[in-house]
Amino acid sequence: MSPRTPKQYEELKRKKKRSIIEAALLLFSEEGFNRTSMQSVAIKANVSKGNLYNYFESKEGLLEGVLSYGLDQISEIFAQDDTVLLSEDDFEEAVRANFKMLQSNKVFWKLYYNLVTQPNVQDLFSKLISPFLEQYLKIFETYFEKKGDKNPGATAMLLGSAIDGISLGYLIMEETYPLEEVIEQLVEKLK
Amino acid sequence: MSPRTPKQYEELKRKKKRSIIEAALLLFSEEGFNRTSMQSVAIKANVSKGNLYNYFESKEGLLEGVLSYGLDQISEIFAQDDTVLLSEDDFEEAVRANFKMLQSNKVFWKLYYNLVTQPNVQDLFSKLISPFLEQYLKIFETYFEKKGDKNPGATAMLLGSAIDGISLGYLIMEETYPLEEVIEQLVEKLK
Amino acid sequence: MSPRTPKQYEELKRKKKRSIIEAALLLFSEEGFNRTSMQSVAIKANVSKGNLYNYFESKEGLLEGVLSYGLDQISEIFAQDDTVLLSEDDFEEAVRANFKMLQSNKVFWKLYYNLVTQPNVQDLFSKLISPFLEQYLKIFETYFEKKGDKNPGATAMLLGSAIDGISLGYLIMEETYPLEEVIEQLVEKLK
Amino acid sequence: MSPRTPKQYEELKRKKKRSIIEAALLLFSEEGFNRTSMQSVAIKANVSKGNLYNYFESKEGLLEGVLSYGLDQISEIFAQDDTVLLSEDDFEEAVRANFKMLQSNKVFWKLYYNLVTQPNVQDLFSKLISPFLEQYLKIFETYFEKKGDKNPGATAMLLGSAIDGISLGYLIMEETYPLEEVIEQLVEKLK
DNA sequence: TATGAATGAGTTTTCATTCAT
DNA sequence: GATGAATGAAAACTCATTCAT
Repeated sequence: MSPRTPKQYEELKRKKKRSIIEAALLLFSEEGFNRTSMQSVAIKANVSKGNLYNYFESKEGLLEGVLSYGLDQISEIFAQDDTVLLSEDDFEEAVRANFKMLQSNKVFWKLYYNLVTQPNVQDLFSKLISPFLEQYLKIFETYFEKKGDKNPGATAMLLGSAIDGISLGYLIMEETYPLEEVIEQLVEKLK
Repeated sequence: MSPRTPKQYEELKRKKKRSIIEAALLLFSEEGFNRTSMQSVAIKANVSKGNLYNYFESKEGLLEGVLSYGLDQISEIFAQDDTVLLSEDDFEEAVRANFKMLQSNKVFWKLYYNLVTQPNVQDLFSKLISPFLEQYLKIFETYFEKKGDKNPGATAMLLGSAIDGISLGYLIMEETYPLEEVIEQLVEKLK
Repeated sequence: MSPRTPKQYEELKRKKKRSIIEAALLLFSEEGFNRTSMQSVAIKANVSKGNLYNYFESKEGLLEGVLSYGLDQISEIFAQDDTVLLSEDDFEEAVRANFKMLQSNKVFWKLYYNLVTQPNVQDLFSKLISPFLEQYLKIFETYFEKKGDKNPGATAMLLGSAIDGISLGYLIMEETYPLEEVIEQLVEKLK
Repeated sequence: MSPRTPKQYEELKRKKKRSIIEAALLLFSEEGFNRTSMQSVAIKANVSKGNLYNYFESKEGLLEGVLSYGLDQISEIFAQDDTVLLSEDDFEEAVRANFKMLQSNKVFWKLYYNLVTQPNVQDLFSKLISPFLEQYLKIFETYFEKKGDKNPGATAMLLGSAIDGISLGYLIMEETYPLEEVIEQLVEKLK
């Protein structure tokens, strides 16, 4: 009865889905979403164009898959951060952890900053990513509040934006950007 | 018949070029460069599609024109800033001036941040804009140096990146972003 | 393990074939042959896409199967009609029987009229259905001949075409079409 | 100032539009709407694939154009028919005129009967063509009413449907169909 | 026999760019 | 310069059919 493979199919399918996502992430990140054709994704993923559509129902669907995949990876790391920050050391560590994540997921973050500014994708985008950002801001707001900051909300936002700006600079300039030193200053000024 | 045109032609041509650029800037900024068709630029600029190519040799050329135009406008404002910053008040004023500029040229800056992350346009881009940024950084570096900062280069970079991040956030979230308060904090922490 | 299957296999196969045909008939009729995908047939018939091809060698083959199936059902009813029509009552009854059949096999007849006008399927089509029509016409021709009609062949053709036209109208307009009244008139004028 | 051609453009465009429509009508009629590719229309019309879209915004738009074109031609002929039918001779003439039209516009009517049974196009279709049919039916209803027919509405519908059926048969069987004789009978029985 | 992943040709449509006028 | 029709390459997507299992 069983056609050779019962539900190892599932496993295979997931693996292929992942490999497609990885190919797409690379291309979307390096070439931009709009400039990447499904064709080129197919080639990079060693899959036929048509078969792509057995895994993702559209190019947008693929993008969504790519983003979820990236966010999943990040959220694993973030999960621990739910604990409240108290000491300045915790703060520094959290900020540094953030940039570690940036460095080890460059491709994803390139795509992120690429998309965040694209008018038409923004919707899909915010829905996936907003929750993260808000949680993130909350944690820092609490920290600044405990430190007696006059306007902890604004300071948290400043921190978030600074992190964004630094990340952006680093992703664009690559090794030319003095990441370590800038982080050093960031921590020192906001700690 | 009338020998009307010594350099009025030049004038006319420049005006039309400008109106094309303004149409393109708006569309590129709102819809994204890739998603904007030459057709729609032509319509918005009240020019025929074919005629566009008498003014710009390609879509990329048009983009280049748009960027130069935007940078020109900005540089006019910046020109005065060449003066050295000495006091903290000068510093604060310079930072605030920066965001004034952001607010009065939203469309351009949207396009800017949209493009800065697009791999393929980066080259064209950096060449046009790098000089500005470097001059900008220099000024702040000098300021921080005079203030006795340990690593004035890095701090200037931090400031630049923070400005980038804040700008980005403001452009994306529009009125939801607490711009004033964040600037307040930025100035206070880095002054 | 159990040696269960001498010709129960045959039986099973036939049943599955039939269920595929019924699914296809429904879809072809409602969506049109071209717009119906093998995929959707497979789903509706609770069969895998690949397996479809164990029963029918191609989409056209499936269509052929659908048509044969439909004609078989009809021919069972028609079989009795071979008897000669003599009285006007027989005539009326025959005509009414025809429309009964139409009403109880709407899906099939929708497909029929849909296909009959499709150039590329016509060939396959005529071969299957011509015999029926000719027999049908013959019967009525005989009837009109016996009634002393000047041109019984043409009148039989008129009747056949009228039936076609009425059927078509009824299938398109569904309940809006005054079927009963039109039949009434048809019988009265041609009886 | 004027770019060589003021509004002869309009004229040229109309001509080309017509030639595209004629190519499409032929293909849609012979191959069926779904089985005809825009590519093949382009080739037949001696136009590039892309250029097609300067004249019609989509394949459906092209179909709409084709239908309007056909209906326009027919309506010119029909226009006269608005006059009331009084005599039996008028009636006969009207019926015969109808089939004249059929014979001189075979391609269009093939397409018509092809589409009328296609579920998905029906909407677009009925909107364009319903008015005609209703006017048509009205005229005959009046005729039958004046003749003292018991159910003039139904008889008019019978006539309409018979005409449909005959047309269908004629279009499918072409020269094999005894059109003249059948018309003869039709007129005789319903007059 | 049964499954569903895989293929690849084909479809509609878009769009930067060219060109005759 | 100005027009807008024309081109053709490329894009996203579909689907009948095949094939490894």
